[in-house]
Amino acid sequence: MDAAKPLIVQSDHTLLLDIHASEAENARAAILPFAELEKSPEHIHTYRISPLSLWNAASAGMNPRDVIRVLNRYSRYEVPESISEGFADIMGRYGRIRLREKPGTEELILSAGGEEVQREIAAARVLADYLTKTKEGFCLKLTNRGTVKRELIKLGWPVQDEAPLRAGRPLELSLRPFVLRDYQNEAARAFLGQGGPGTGFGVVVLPCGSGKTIVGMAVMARLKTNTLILSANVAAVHQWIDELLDKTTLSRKQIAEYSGSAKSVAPVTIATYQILTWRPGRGENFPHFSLFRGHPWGLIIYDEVHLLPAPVFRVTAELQAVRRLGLTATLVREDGAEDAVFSLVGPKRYDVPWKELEHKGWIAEALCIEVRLDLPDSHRVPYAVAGKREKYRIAAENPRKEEAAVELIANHREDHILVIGQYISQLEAIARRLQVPLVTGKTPNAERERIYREFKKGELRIMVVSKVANFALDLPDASMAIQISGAFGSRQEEAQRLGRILRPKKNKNSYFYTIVSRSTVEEDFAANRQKFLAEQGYHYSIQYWAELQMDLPGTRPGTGEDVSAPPEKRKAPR
DNA sequence: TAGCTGGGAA
DNA sequence: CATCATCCCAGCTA
Repeated sequence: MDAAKPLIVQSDHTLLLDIHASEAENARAAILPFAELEKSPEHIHTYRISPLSLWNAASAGMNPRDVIRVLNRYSRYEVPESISEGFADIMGRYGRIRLREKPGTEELILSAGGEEVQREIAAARVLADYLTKTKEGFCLKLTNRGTVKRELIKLGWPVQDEAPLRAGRPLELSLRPFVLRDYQNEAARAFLGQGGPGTGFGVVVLPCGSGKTIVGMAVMARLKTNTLILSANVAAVHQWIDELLDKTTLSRKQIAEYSGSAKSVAPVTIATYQILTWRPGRGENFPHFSLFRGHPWGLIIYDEVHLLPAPVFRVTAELQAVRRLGLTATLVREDGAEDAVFSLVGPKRYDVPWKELEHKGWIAEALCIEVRLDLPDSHRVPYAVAGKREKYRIAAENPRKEEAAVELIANHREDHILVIGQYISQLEAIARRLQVPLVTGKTPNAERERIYREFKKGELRIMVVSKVANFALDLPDASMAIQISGAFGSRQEEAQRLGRILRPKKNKNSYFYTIVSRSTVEEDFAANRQKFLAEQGYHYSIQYWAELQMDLPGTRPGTGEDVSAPPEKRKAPR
């Protein structure tokens, strides 16, 4: 045993990472390609190696020996023998089943290496409708390509799809000269591969604010083909249009918006997910799916691919011959549909730890602090007797959070601050108290834009925002966020909100405070939310409000002295 | 034809 | 584990 090593490898495919060990950061980066973070309390983080995480690694070219080598390198104890057999079995499944074209026909050949695999596939009922046995393996119709892949991954067999992709109608475009960051270039290259079979589809994972749209444009400029871009909301649609006009040689006429208010189609068309999922009544008829089928697209870009709704999976299953680029900051879906993304859009082709971009100065360094405070005495009994659903609300709306937020703000006179929360009534109260504007979903667009503009210009330093903060692209950047309540443990939400303060600032950190009620369910939900960020190497320091208050000069009510010194000097020890 | 409002969806 | 936000369409006014 070597006590300095950070990793404990267990035979149930979990990895325990001691984050205080000297090599912990290196180990985290090394295991990230093949493991997912499961729990991230203060001292030991738990990662899990799943079939999907191993297939993603395999598709990126790793083999079981590479995985074992990393584990041996960082493991404190001897790595259990049994584990390597498991990895070999699972990773060995990637590439065993291949999909290729059957020249001159409307069909594809599915070949499976090994007698027992062939028998397993032949015996699978869900596949019986799509596959016919031939001497080379199985035969399937082109239109069932996606469905078959999706069913096979559910059975534990990822398919290596090498059938050719359509070129799409050509479109002349290139990037205007500007500096493509190295990781954006690498991401585009990783996605395109050598251009041979089995490349040109998959997912690129990059943090919020790191320029994912630029990766999309770089790919477009390489492929030079008609492109359909799908986005989560209309603000994102407009952002794409602006960026395309700014950074590519495309003219306004070559770009179209396909949404509720404008339904036009051009060589580059940007649509919302929602318009595609719209249908009259409850039938199976999705009128806007014709946008997919009726145009010779050579590339479909799925922006925020983690939000891709179920009906769009279905139409994506039909379009497996079109190049598909998924862009996201996090592949995790709380609904567990990650395998559908893997089989229908494609495997993860590129990701880079947020911390690495931080070191290179592309995103701001952020200090994350979880502030815990007690419920007031008057709320303790109601909390104790409340049902589960009320408990969360009582904890989230702890009135003492207002005090805490006010004092944190008093201690950060230089920062531009977003106060973010979940419940409108709570936000109204705190906005009133701070005498600052509140932006919610109800705020009319004109007013929203006015407030954002003032904030951007610096005329307004503090702003209270509701869940609009999770999506709104036009929300200006800040250097500090105070989260006073959040959804029930959504990792996605946490990532989006942190993204708001990651634009680099000169010689200055950003601060991300999360305020939770001590000894309540809120602590558990907060822990789940933070998982994703911990996976990216962010460290939350936990502080108890009473101590923090005594620690921070200038936060004592009514004094107002010495608020200039940055609080990180007095941070609790790690 | 544009702009607003309300209901419905996922 | 309920709330909030989003977007769509239809229907209304001017």
